[in-house]
Amino acid sequence: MPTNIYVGNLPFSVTPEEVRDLFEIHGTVESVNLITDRETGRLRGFGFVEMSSDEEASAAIAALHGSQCQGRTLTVNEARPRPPRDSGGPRRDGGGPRRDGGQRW
DNA sequence: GTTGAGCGTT
Repeated sequence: MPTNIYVGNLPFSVTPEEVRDLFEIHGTVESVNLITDRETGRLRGFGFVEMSSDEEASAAIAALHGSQCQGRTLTVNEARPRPPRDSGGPRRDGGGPRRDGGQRW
């Protein structure tokens, strides 16, 4: 599992290719994922970059953290752990969605 | 046609 890196303070006109290129300079970039608002679809200004190893991730963080990209100071840190989802697992039948017997109020 | 602190969806 590659190391997850958090990239913040990104300009709204940045592209995943630029981020990947910036990180590829310091190591192997497994994947670049820029977070966009699910409601509007616009860039939220931050994203996540997965690197092949922790040392490469640390090198990229130390190198890109504090640097400027298109006039914005980049914030690069290790990504926080995220709570897992119950996707793919066997859906337990807990009786299904219980309905309130016609209780409108 | 818009914006600016932050840690994410398939």
